[in-house]
Amino acid sequence: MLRTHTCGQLDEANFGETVTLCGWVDSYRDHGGGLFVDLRDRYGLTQVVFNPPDSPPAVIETSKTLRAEYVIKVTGKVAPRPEGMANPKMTTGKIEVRAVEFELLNESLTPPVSPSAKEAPGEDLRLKHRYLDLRRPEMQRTLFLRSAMIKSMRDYLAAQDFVDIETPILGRSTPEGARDYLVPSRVHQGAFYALPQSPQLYKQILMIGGYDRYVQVARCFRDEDLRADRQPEFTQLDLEMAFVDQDDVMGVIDGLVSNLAKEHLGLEVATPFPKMTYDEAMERFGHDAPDLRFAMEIIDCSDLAAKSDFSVFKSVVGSGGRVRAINAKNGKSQYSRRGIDTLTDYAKEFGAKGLAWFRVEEDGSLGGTITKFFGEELLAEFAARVDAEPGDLILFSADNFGATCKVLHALRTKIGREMQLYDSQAMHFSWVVEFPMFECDEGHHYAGEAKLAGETEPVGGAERWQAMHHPFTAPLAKHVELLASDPGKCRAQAYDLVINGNEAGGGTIRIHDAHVQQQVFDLLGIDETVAKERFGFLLDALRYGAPPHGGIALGIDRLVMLFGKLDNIRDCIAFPKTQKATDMMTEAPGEVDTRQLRELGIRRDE
RNA sequence: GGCGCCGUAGCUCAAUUGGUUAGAGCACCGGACUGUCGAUCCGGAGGUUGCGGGUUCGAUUCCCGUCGGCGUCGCCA
Repeated sequence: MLRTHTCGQLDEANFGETVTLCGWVDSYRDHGGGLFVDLRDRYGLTQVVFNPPDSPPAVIETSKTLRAEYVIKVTGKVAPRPEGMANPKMTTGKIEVRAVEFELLNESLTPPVSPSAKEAPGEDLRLKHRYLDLRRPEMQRTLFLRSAMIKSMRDYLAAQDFVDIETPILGRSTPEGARDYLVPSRVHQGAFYALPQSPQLYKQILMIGGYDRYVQVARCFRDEDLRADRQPEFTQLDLEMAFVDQDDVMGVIDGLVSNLAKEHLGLEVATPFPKMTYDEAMERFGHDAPDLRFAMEIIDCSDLAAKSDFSVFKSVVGSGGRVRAINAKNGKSQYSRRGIDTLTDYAKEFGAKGLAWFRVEEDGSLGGTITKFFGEELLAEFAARVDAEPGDLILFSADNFGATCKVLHALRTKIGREMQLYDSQAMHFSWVVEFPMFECDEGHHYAGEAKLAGETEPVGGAERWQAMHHPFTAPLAKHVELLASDPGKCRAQAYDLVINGNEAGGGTIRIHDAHVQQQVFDLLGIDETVAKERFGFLLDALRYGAPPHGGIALGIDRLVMLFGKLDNIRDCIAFPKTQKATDMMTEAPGEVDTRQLRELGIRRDE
């Protein structure tokens, strides 16, 4: 070891010791006769002093060449700082190292990203010079948190007999769901491996293989457009259990996640986490991952709207749609007329055609431009329905159910944030359960909803269904008969872990009954040939004594983001990709030699 | 693919309705200084205003295109 101690560990107990530290020059203060350096490593900062009489003149002289981010090795005596010179802002602020000798291990160019700066520079610079960005304390804090959380998860599950098993990265493309990243085969020209979107099929095979508790910290790949909380490669805590029902799986995660909260946030979270059905979540919050840190629930007003003379409301209800509202308590002062216009524009981004609203006046009556379409008595009914109090702002969405969900969820989220309706440090854990087995191919989020007049019906009636999770998801036992009679109403043994309005993970109990599996394939339009082609190996395996099984995968990047109070996922990944899925440091993806392509039997289309 | 925000010195930002030689702080270079801790003081250097085109007597500013970063919709079993 080049050093005897780190830059974060020396204190009064070390007075008088001769120590050697290594690290980066965080800052330096040239004082003419001498020089002070704050030396940094991942453990902390220690002040190194190049001053007479402790430091020889030659050492002081060379110390003058030090600049930010130079790497040095310094040997000296640990000494108390002079009377009144302690720095309470530093954990090592009571001591300093008086340099007797030092060695310049490496110089640095002027850094475009300064690890010691208070504020981080533009993200493009940080990504290009990631090695500098990674020296920033915030980045280090996050990556240490990530490392510690993963260790906690592994330890916790290992103690419960989970076996950590790796699954292949080079697999077979299953053309459902997200786009695959493909890897061409040299040995089999014209054939491709696919990188796994998740280890889904492998972990089911492991259950059939008898490893009744499997876990893996698994890298997953999906070639879809990026978001603040989405990267093309990401990491899941993937697990699967045999001989369990969905409460068993959720119970394991309750324990695991509450343990994480205790160890890494110092929070005692009651278990089991509260559960809400998908239908209830959509009805009350308009979203399958509701943010339960605050209320402002959606209130249905369709029956009242039907009684009004407001043509928008009447026609929507008349054609099977819904009129729903949220009440932004005290929102009147936050959102002036201009503010409401902003909200309207925002709602339009989510497909709203407009935004109807009421203000609640000081006398408790409803005001606003649309009140003229409502009788006084009806207005009073509205006021009672939405619990109107002076100063409130009531916002309506009138459309088919799915569209009202989307708009009201967007507004609720925005207003909750802007009006600070929750403590930004709060953590809320819950489950959303009983997801629909299927959703309409046409994409509306809510299976089985009434279509408004004029909207296109699915081709060939209502028979086009898509699996909401994957085709092996088991229906609720009591809903098996709905597969035949009314698939849109059929709910699955599926569960999502929701933290602060984010989907932090999701899982299902898998079908292990061949007859049910066949019914699901039929509904999805997967005929025997296709099924065999895509998942033949799994169907084969299911015939050799498959135990009932199910599991879940947690998004580790998102968990770290939430636990670390970060607002994007890139900040908890050491080497993330940009929104265009490039790596600004390595400049991946890049061109390859024509020779490499020729070996793979690939020719560029140009 | 659509919509929106951003791009000026190494970094963070400024620059009047479109008008003189594009400024400041930090960093950098030179000098001064024996206890600083965002050291201080004096001086200096540093610019294809992302790129290309257009409008104009004149463009950092207005318009079009393009590249890049971010956010978002579509997309994400």
